[in-house]
Amino acid sequence: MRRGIIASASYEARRYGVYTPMPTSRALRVCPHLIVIPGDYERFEQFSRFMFSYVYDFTPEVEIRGIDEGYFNLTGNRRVSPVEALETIRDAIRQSLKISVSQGLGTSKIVSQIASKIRKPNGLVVVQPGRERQFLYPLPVSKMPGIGPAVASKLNSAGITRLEQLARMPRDLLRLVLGKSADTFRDYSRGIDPRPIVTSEEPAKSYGHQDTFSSDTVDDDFVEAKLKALIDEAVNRMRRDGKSARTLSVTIRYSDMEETTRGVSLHEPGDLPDDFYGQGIALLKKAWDRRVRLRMIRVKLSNIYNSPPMPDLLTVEDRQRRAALQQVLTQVQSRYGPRALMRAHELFLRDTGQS
DNA sequence: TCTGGGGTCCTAGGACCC
DNA sequence: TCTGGGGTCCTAGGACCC
Repeated sequence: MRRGIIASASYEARRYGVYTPMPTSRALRVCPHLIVIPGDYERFEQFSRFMFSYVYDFTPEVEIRGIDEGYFNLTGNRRVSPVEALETIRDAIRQSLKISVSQGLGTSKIVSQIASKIRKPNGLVVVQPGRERQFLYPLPVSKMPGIGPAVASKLNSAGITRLEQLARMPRDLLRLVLGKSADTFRDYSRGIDPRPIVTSEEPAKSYGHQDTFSSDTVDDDFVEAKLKALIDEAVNRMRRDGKSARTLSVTIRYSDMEETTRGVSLHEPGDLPDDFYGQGIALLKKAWDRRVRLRMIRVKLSNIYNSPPMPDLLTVEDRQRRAALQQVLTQVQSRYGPRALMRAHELFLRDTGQS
C-alpha cells in the first residue's frame, strides 16, 4: 500500500492507539488487524450531502463547513424546539447511515461549535442563553477554534491557560501576545460572536492539488510530468467553476520534510494548462535548489477571476493513452492489415465503454 | 522504508506609486 | 544635502481547520 496517514480512526481503532494523523504503516504495527479503507473523496461528498439533507427537514439555513461539519439556524422553526430538531436529525442519520454525529446548541457560532466537540461520540451539549461564560471559562484555550499548538503555547507562556484568563486579559496586553486577532479571541472566550449564524457559500479562492510520490525521487523528468498532471487537474476543476487564475505557486517537499514555495503572477488570468506549464517548470527549478530527493509536489492556482464555464481539456494522461493507442494501432495495421485494425478498434471502444 | 490532501487567513518585507 | 507617510501589489512562509 502507498505511504499515507490515518485521516480518521473509528472509536474501535482508537482503543488500540490508532489516531489521526498517524502513518498508516505505524497504525498497522500497533493494530495488525486494522481495517484500512482508502480515501474516496467523491463518495464521501455524496455521503456528506445525504447526511446534511436531514437538516433541511428543519431549516433552510445551513452552512456546511468541510465534509462533516455545519452550522444550522434552528431559531425560525415554530413546530419543534431546537433540541427536538437536533435529536430527530441525529436519530435519522444513525438509522439511515449507521453513523453517530455530535452536536452543540448555543446562541452563537462559537459557542455551538465548541459545545459540539465536548461530548464525542454521539453527544448533544446544550448551552442555555446566559450561561455562555459558565460554559466557556473553565475550558483550556486550545478548545478555541483557531488556537492551535503554536498560539496555545504563546498564551501559556504569558500565563494564560484557560478561556477565563483570556476573557479577562486587558485588551492592550493581549494584543502584544496575539496581534490583530486578540480582540476576536477575547470576545469569543466571553461568548461574544457577532458573526451571522449562517453565511452563504463563498466562491473558491484557490484551486490546488498535491501528490506525495510512492518513493522519494531526484528524477526531474518524472517530477515535471507530475507537475503537469497536477496543473491539468487544478485547471480542469477551475474551468468547471467557470474561473481563471492569475497566480501559480509550486511547493516542493524534500525527503527531510523541508518545504519551499515559489510563485508567480501572470499579466492576465489563464484557464489553459499551457498558460501555466512553462511557468510551473521554471518555478519548480527555482524552488528545487537543494540536491535532495523530493517526496511531494503541490500546485496552487490563486488570484481567481470569473470566466465563462468551459469543458474539460485533455490531460497529460489522456494524451499519453492516446499516443500509446496510436502506437498499438500502427503496429497492428502494419503487421496484420486493415481488417485487424478495425477489429482492434472495436475491441478498444468496447473495453473503454464507448460503444 | 514515520509524517495525506484540500483549503483559508495572517504576517512581513520589498517594490512601486502618490 | 537628506531621505516622511500612506496605500497596494507581490512573494514567501507559517498557523490552522476539516
